[in-house]
Amino acid sequence: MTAKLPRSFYLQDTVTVARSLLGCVLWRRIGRELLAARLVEVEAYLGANDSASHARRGLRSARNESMYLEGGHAYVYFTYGMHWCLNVVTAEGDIAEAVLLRAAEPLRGIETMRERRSKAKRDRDLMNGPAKLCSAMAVGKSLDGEPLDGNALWLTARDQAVNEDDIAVSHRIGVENSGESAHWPLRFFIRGNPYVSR
DNA sequence: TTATTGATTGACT
DNA sequence: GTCAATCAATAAA
Repeated sequence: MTAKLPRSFYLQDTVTVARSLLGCVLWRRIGRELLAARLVEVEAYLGANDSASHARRGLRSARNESMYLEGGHAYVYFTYGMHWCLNVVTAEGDIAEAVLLRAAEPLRGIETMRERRSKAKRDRDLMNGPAKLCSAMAVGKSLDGEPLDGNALWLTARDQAVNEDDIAVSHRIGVENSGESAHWPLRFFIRGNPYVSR
């Protein structure tokens, strides 16, 4: 059993956390059921100065309140009237930085994930998108603001090495109309991995 | 007060 | 490739 990532991991620079999360394993416990997936695609959101962030210009509401928690908590938000997305909060309290978990490779509990994601035709379609990842792992409002070293949701270190050269970088997805930060290189994914969203 | 817009997905042409 | 679903936060009036 691999140890849960310590709180100090999430207090590093947000881009460092984002890159370091690639290859790490996300765990979800629901009763006796244990699900796991290897992260293959993430995006960094850099708080008040990031025009694509929910916390742009210091915006703060009930919805994004957990973005302002200290690093090591979950920020789960509802979007498009029907989807949930999961972020790993970074930085100290009151600094709204976070990493959006966009795609993962299912490792454990795949049959259960298939039940939750009945529209997925292949295993690679189970978690190749931020809302798909949440659907597969039953992540919703109940986990918003929860610590990431708890009993329902946590992360462990890479189960296999990831070379820096294998980390590809691009602009973030779905933020084309969000102003000057739209082109910032804050999406990180494992080059060539079949489980990335695109 | 009303209108617009999503950190998306899946169905359809 | 286009587009509807569906609702909350924000922007506009």
